[in-house]
Amino acid sequence: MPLQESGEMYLESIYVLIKEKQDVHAIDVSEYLGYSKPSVSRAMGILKNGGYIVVDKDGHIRLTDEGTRIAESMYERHTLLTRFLMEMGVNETTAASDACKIEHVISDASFEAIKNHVK
Amino acid sequence: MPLQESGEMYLESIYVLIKEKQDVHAIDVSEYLGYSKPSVSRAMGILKNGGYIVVDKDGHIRLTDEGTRIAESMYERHTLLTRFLMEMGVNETTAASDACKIEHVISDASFEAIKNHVK
DNA sequence: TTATATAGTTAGCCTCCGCTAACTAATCAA
DNA sequence: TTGATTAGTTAGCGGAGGCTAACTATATAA
Repeated sequence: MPLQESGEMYLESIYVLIKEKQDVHAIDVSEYLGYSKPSVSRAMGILKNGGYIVVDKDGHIRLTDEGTRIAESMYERHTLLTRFLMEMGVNETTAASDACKIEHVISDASFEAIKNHVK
Repeated sequence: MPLQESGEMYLESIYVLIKEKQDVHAIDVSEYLGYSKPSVSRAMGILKNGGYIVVDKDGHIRLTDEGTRIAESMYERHTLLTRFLMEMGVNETTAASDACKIEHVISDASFEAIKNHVK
């Protein structure tokens, strides 16, 4: 089955964390998102089964190609939507928080349209 | 407790239906949203308990002041966000569908910013 | 070596919000 | 009058996705 909104969020978080420090573990995701360890543990299991991440014996999390594709897409949406809202005059905190919600529900068509506008 | 996203959706639907034909019943909401009667029945119970709607013995649904306030706010967001996306070049169907999701998650600040931009 | 801290998992609870099955109650047609 | 349609409710299922409690396993410090 397709990835849920929460799955996209987890992938994006892993992507951001990997950019910061390479060796990412479930505990890092847990702290980053403010979720409990069991919540993250289950989510990692789902992402593993879905072929979005690979976790080695040490708990080191890596994104597969498909996982990377989705994470990058979410990250691009996040940064661009944040920038767009800030250009509209919204403060950074609010812009980022709203972008984080919009990025999971907006269609490709609308995102591309906003992207063209921002450019 | 505060209203969930689905509650906002139900209120907005009731508001739209009342504008069309005044005498709105649960069955109209059911057909409008494509949800089963029991789903709507439960939702109406929650909205009644929360003081957002009043239902008379005939099943006629009316919005309270608070219900109207929220429904109007959602409706305004919906129409304005749809217009905004269409002005960006998005087709009407996609624009309306995306607006419907964004309207429930965007902050007042971001909405007002987009509103100023559209004007 | 033993005790503690850290990381991860398992089991199971809870809320939200769809759903179907099956009931009640009222209305309307044969 | 009886049978069918329509509207609404009740009971209960199921998935998504948070949570805590409690376990395991490892690594580090006394």
